[in-house]
Order: sequence, then C-alpha cells, then structure tokens
Amino acid sequence: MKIATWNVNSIRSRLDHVTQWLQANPVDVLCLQETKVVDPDFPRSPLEDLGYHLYISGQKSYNGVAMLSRSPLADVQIGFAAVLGDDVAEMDEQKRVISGVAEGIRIVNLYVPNGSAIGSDKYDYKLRWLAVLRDYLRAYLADQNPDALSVCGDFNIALEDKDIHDPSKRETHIMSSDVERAALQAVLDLGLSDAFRHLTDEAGHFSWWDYRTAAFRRNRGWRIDHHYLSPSLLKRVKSCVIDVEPRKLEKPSDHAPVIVEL
DNA sequence: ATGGCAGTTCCTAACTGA
Repeated sequence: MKIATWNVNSIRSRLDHVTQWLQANPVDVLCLQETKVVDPDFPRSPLEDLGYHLYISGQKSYNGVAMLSRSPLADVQIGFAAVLGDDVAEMDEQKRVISGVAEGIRIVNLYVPNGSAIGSDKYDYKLRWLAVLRDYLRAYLADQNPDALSVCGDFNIALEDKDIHDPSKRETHIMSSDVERAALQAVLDLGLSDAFRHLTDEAGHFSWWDYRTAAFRRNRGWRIDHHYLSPSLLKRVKSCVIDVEPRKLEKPSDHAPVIVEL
C-alpha cells in the first residue's frame, strides 16, 4: 500500500502537476495540503476521472486539505472536533485536518500551522495547535487494536539539524526552534515514528525549497513533510521516498511529494 | 540588514507562506 503526502500550494494552480504525477505514480492514497479553495470550487472531475474518491475540507485563500483514495475511505472525519468534541471547534476554523480509514489503517492528513515568526501570535497558535493534535492522535491510538495509525502531512518543523541545509541559525528560525521541536516530539512520544528516518540517517534529503534565491537548484531545503507510523505499521514499512521530479517542472509547488510504502 | 518568489483576494496592494 502506497500513501503519499504533498503540499501543492493551490490545487487549482497545480492541477496538471497532480494529475500527471498520479498517472505516473498511482498511489493508493494521496494526501494534499494547502489546496486553497472552498469545497464547491474544488476541481473534482479531473481527479475522479483518474479513478480516485475525493474527501476535502477547504477554505478561501488559505490552508485546506484533501484526501484522494483509489478505494472509498471509511469513517472520514474532518477537523479535531470530530474526535475531541466542540471544546476544540475554534481550532477547526482553519481547515488543516482530515482523516479516513483504508485497509484498516487510520490515515491522518495534517497541515500544521507555519507559525510565521518565533514569538508571534501565529507562533503561539502553532504551539497550541500541536498540543491539541497530541490529544487528537492519542484518541485514535486508543481506538485502534492492533495499532494501525499513519499520520502524514506538512509539519512545518524540521526535527533534526540534518533535515536543514544550513542549521546554523536554526534556534531563531521558524520551523527549527527547540520549542517547536519539543512540541512535535511530545506528539510523537505517543508512539509514532518517522518512516523516512527509520530507513536512512543521511542528511541532505529535503521536501521543501524556498522559491527564492534558486534554493532548489542549490538544494538548500528543509525536510518538513513527513510520514509517522504506529509500531505495527513501522514493522511493515518497505520504503519512504521524496520525489523531487515535480519540483523541477515549470511553476511548481515549493514542496515535493513524499511516498511511503507499507 | 534586506529582500528575494508565489498564490490569492476586498485583484495593480496587501496578506500569507516557510
């Protein structure tokens, strides 16, 4: 089973890239982030014509997540409140969370807040959001027996220095501060492991490159798009690959897709 | 120290992203 995650930076601007990529890489489930479109305007037909079932949660201009699956997903749940109740409804105003079950695996698709700048209001929101995420994933893990939880998406955090082209300023940079890393690590301490790092210790593998300063050509990137697996799934992982090919196209997303095979 | 690139909308300026 292949599951992919890809921040497309607008599904309408990236529709051709996504359809071409799916034809070459017919994964079982594709999780998209930053679709940037309200649900009635989501370009469903070109993706359904490829044989995918669509599950979407979008908003105007910003954020937005979607799941494409070759087989229908069971028990699709949108937002934190679907699991944690109305106490966290405020956290669902930004559309960043969707999940569903395929082949008995609960697949969660996340777009973690960027955080803007350390100490900003958006940064505080990012940290609060990650605290809610921990409660949300704990509930899914408690539900699953045996454990079968796969969590992917754009995490907007690089956990290790080897996930950053230049870690020299990492403590003052958004996405790499100790506080952000600790907040994500607290989530992972529930019992989730990075599929990519399970398979390689190598530095220099990135999933996002700034549009500016020819960052992709110089491979000045960050590895911030991840697949996290519960223990029983980690035993089944065959590969976890970052596909840099779409990043080479004209008008690309600034992120590359990441594919895990179980 | 700054801005650089890209997408979207209240669209030719301002915002958000990372």
